[in-house]
Amino acid sequence: MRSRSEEDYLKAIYSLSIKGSSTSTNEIAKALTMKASSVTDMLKKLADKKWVNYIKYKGVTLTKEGKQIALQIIRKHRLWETFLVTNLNFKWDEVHDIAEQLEHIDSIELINRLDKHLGFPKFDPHGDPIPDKNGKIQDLRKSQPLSDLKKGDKGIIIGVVDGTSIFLRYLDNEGLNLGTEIYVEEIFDFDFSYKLKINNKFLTVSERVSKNLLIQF
Amino acid sequence: MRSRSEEDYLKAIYSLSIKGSSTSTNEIAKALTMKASSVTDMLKKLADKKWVNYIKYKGVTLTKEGKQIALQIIRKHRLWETFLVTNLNFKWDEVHDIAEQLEHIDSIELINRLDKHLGFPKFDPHGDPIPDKNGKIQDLRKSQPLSDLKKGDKGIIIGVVDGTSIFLRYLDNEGLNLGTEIYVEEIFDFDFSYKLKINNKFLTVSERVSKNLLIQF
DNA sequence: AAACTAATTTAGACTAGACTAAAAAAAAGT
DNA sequence: ACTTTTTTTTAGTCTAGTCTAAATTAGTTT
Repeated sequence: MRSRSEEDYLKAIYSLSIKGSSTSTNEIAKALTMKASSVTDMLKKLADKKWVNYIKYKGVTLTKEGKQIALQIIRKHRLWETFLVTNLNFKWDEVHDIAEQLEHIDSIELINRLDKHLGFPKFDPHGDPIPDKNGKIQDLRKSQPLSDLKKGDKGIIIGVVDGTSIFLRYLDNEGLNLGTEIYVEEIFDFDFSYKLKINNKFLTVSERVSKNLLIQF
Repeated sequence: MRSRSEEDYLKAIYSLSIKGSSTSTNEIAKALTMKASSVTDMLKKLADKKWVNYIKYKGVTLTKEGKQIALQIIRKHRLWETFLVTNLNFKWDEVHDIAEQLEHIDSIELINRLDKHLGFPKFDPHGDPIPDKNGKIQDLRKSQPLSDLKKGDKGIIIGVVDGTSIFLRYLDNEGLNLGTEIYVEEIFDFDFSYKLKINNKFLTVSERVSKNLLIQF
């Protein structure tokens, strides 16, 4: 059996390993708001259980089994988020903390039935892909941050980089929902803000926002 | 904040206090499959938090606050069981262990929305009443075990005393569902088994079963 | 009421998972 | 290549929640 703590570590290592396959003690500590020494301790335990490849001072990667576990936790997290938004009418900025708890509920049968109940969704409310029961993520869509677009480009909002509540509420407020089509009317060189055209209305967003919005291409 | 362990204790004390307002260290230990010494430790902690009235060697009762907490956990447990059966098509004998986990999810908003989503049910799949958001149980139905009925009596099955899987599966098998109307055709003195008439068919159940089936009166 | 038995508590030990402070290794700067 | 800084690990401590074994209290029997 796995403890909640172990699951949190595996998930964090998975997320941090996305770009560049190895991650470091300090990065994990930062992600979990813990001290580096605590992380070292846990990495040894996870290595004993063959869920990570860990070499002192050299960073850590997930084993095949560790990755599978991480993917199943992410699957649970995203399915529960979907449930909360589509069935219980939560807003997309309200669901993270609750899903953070629900993702640790231990029942494969439960999660598969939830998946079926929701109609086997492929994406969660934030546009993130949901792994299937085998841990496969089949996201054929390619995306880039809005900040990579040039004047005159257009695209559809399909996700966010940073899913914190404040940012999501801002997006709601400005009408920047998933699926919204945007057109880059202008980029202002002095602060790299973007003037967008959305449904024939204009809206200017900061550089910060442009880096957090994912656009399909 | 409350730990999972603390919640388990409060729930156990609540259940054991139903008949006779005080319960004992040993009873709690048995209910939670723990050692009496562990229970003593925890009772002190719960008393410090003012959730129980505890006097050494004299047994324990819940305070008003402790009782409210216990009722909220039971509310969560029963609402989740209802969700699992009515929305995810679990059988009534499959939901207990999962609900045992879900009952500890900490979000009042979540549980109130779940309640609404389910249409504010008053009873769970086992016929047990669901406390409302204020902890009120308004179960106006009176029930007695089948074993209290006499020859010629009739009534409706509205609950079970012991909700273990094996017993529930037996009931399913024999067609003894909640809401089923039964008529006591005969009681056999030699083993106190009950011959019932259900939808014009006859079925004999053991004394054990007769003590576990609750009949409305 | 003394003696026995059962229930309960105390005392001390263990584990998981966190921490702090100090030591060691790696990386970066000169 | 040597020194300094940063990162990581080690060593030792703490807390929550469990345990065993021994001691104490309560309840029961004679």
